Amino acid sequence: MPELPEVHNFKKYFDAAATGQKIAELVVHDDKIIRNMPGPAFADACRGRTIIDSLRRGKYLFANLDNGEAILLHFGMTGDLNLYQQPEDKGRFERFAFHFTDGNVLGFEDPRKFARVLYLKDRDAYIAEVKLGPDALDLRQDYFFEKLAGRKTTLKGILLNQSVVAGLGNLYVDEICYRCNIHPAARVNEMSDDAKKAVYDQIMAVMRYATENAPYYHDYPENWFWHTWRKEGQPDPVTGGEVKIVKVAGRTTYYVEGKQTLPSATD
DNA sequence: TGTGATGTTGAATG
DNA sequence: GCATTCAACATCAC
Repeated sequence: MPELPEVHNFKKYFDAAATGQKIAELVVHDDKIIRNMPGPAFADACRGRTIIDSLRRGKYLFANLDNGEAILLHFGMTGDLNLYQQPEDKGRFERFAFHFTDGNVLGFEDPRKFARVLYLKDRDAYIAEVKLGPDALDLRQDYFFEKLAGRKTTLKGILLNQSVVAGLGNLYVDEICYRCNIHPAARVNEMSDDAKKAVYDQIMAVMRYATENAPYYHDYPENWFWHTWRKEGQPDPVTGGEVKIVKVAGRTTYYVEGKQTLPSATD
């Protein structure tokens, strides 16, 4: 589920629950989501370590350990955290859990098992290896323009590409395109500089708003595109255009007919 | 009951 | 080698 703003909230939750905590034991129920070692090896690596702090970049959350190594938590589509003390509060979909020396337990839950958890000797080397782009909140306009130059893919495709900018997901990309009045399937190489600038500005505005104000996908203002009225055939409150559903970059995409146009349609 | 889902990856293709 | 597309991953909820 989580996109950048949601992982931002996971970081806050994780920091409150885990900063300064020593791992007495790491209990693995299902090691499917632990991607670079078997469950017992992961538990051995974590046991006795203290969590110093965390770093979020895009949708990736790194827990930094007292030995200079790190644990990557990527929440996939359905990952979640759950702090508890009583065993009966363990979540149904807990896949593994940090058991801290003070008795608190931080469970990592993930019904769909799309999450990715790795034990990393070298966090920065991993970031370089997967070519993770800059966090959306740190995105600079000149860098953004450079990354778009020469690309022929769709606007949606490039915004979802985590090596271009880290943190945007399906829903926020639709929101950004809606606000810019650009069709998500617009080809990047056909977009004007003004259009790219508008996209850049809305990335920043949406991400800033979302991280500063929003607890989760619910609870957004009514005028957010995907929040309450994003349904096929719904009229846009501003333009009256109809909401359409299409596939772009392999993902279900919502846009408003007439309001959001392709560059070629206006040139 | 079938269908689709807020994400990423790696193979296949151009 | 690079850019791009797409099936696969596993399970739940509607």
